[in-house]
Amino acid sequence: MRRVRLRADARRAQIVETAFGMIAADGLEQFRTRDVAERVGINPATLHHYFPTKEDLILGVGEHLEAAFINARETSTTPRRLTPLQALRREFADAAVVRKRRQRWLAVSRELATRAPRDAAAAAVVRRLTAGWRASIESVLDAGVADGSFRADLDARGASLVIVSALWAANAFLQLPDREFRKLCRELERSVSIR
Amino acid sequence: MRRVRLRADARRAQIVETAFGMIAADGLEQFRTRDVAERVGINPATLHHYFPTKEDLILGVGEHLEAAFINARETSTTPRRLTPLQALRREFADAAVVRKRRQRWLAVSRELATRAPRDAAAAAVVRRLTAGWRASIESVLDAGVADGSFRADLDARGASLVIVSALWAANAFLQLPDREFRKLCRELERSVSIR
Amino acid sequence: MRRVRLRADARRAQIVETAFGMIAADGLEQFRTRDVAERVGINPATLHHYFPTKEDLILGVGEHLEAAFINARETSTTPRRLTPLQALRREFADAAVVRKRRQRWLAVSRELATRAPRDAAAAAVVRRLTAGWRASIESVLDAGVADGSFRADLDARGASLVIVSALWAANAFLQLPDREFRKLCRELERSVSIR
Amino acid sequence: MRRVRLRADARRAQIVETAFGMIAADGLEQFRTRDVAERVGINPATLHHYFPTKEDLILGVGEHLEAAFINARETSTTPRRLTPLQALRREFADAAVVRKRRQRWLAVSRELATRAPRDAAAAAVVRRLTAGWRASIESVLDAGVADGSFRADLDARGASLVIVSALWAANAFLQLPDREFRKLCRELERSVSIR
DNA sequence: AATGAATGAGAGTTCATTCAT
DNA sequence: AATGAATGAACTCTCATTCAT
Repeated sequence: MRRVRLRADARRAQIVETAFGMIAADGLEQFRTRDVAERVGINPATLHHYFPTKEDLILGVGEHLEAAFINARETSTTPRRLTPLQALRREFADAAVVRKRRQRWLAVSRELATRAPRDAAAAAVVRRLTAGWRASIESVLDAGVADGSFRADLDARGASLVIVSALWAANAFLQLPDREFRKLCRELERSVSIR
Repeated sequence: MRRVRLRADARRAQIVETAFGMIAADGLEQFRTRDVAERVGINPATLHHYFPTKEDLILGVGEHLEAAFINARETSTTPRRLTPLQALRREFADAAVVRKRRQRWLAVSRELATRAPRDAAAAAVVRRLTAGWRASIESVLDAGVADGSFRADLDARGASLVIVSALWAANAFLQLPDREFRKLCRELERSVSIR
Repeated sequence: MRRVRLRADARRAQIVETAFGMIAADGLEQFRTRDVAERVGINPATLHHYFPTKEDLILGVGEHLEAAFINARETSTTPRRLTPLQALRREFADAAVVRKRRQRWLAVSRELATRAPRDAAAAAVVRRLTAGWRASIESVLDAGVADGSFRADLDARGASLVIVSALWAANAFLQLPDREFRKLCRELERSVSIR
Repeated sequence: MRRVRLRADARRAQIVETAFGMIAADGLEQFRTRDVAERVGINPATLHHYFPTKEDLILGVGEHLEAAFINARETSTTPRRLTPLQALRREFADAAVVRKRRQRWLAVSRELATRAPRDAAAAAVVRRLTAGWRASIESVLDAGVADGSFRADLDARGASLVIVSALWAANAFLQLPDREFRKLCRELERSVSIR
């Protein structure tokens, strides 16, 4: 095999991204380090140079997932002021975008969530991911209750749980058709609105 | 190993239940047919006699899961009439019971849901499970809208999606503390109620 | 590969003997389970069926070595009475035979002895081997001291140690030419004799 | 890793001594060049700069062992005249010192002796080591026979073989308790003495 | 109905070594 | 003199599955 040298961080990133794609496509159950090495075009031993164990590589993929979501959230947030309702709709729109264009993120998060009960590192990734998302929604709901655009009796913490759980299950675990997904979002919106 | 002869269907059931427990405990990623055989007390070759492939056995576990949920629902339904609100609360109570006493069911359903994108049979099980649950909730919501105990603008289909998604995610994928789970249920109830 | 079925104990014995020969020939450092499997004509997986780990196989080889020495000693012992001097000479003759015809035994015992400090099982084999040998020589020396054929001031325990150590080192670790080995034996004999 | 530049011969010596210690501690079977490099604090590639192959490094360790024994012998030899019996007792005392304080030397010599049948260089080291030791003892015995302090019928060559073999086996291969070792030495002394 | 013996394919991992810099 | 990146070849061990009995 021709020897191609890369800087260590470039190689690491390349490996993680390849592994990410393979877990998204075929799941952790079918995930083989040799396949990663082959697709990257390196020797299995080289892969072990960067990730001493398979666990380490999966952990790297988890961190990659987290970074991807965080990055998307940051670049998505617009500078101008949004009303609480606009902000909530924006959350739904973001979820719709992820659903349509980031199926790989959803697939990997599903795999990690399934592994979580047996893998503290995976559990931590999932926890941080959902906690961040939930906090963001909660503050939108709080603002909406404060300015009267949402129901006065809304429990922001409970509702943020409802929204995150429902969106996540719908996107990552149920194979909902688009129409149903939109229905779900609309009903979520109504459920927090004043009547 | 003491050789114990069982009638074929009894043996099959024993194998499926054992496999069910092992998948619930350690996940499909760690699921090994030889471990099942060992715990059942039979030779791996004998297991293949009943389930020619590992896939077949997993399918059997899926059917077992489905039967368990259906059976629970049937035996749970009380004969006397319930108001829509009472029926909804009953659904929440059922979910809480499953959450507390049937963690194994939840674990297996999580495993199968993760496998669903790559396994049509698993996908079918998950689909039937959620569809049945959702239909049951939808009819409760419909009745509640009809008799005025729930919001007039409630979309029963969308709301049933919200409720099923949220409850399932909360129970099977997020490791929510009890307090948060109750919060979620209360908010779900408020979200469909008249104000 | 054609499937050849053997009874389990026959297969086990075949594997152990093959492994024994390979350790004797190339040492533990070069000892590979797959080479054993290949030479036996079975799949590596079949080997693991009999010896779950390499350690287990090495242990089996150690037991085989012990059995070989014990068996040789038993079949060698003649029924008729020997004088102490004759018995001692018989020990030297036995050692010479092992040296000439059982180089494999010596090679394996050398390998195990080298492994002993890091492997309790190997240490135990070596200990039993030398202890049995030494006890046998000690009783010969005791008898010789008692009947006056050996030096009166002979310490049978010390001398048995000398004899076993010297013979073993000479046979297993030093590559002594035959002439030197005979010299060593003659001097050992003189060293216990009366003058 | 702090990069520390050393003069080439100092670095070589450092590598050899480290390797020596590791072989003594864990045996050749567990000996890994990368472990040596790590402990020395250099890159594996740098180690190869000094010792192109693992064999070369082991050879270097062999030479180190030889030098150590030779050096000990030279510094141990006292200038004043000793009687043959005193000189022999001095040999036993030296062996006892090595046994107590130089277990590492013994361990390495055991490893090399085991490797000898398959490694000419190791065999040569062992041969020179034992030959030198034996020659030294032989000359003591010769002197003792000549001046009448040892048995007249003593074969100095045979007896030196007995002494070297016994001491070496006792020290390097059998895990003798101190008491037994002293017994062995006393019996060796009696076996050459006049009665 | 059940089994013991056997297998093929491949898993993750190890390790001495190479080579451009 | 020294290194980081990379490799090839091999290692022990695993596991679903087969098949003659």
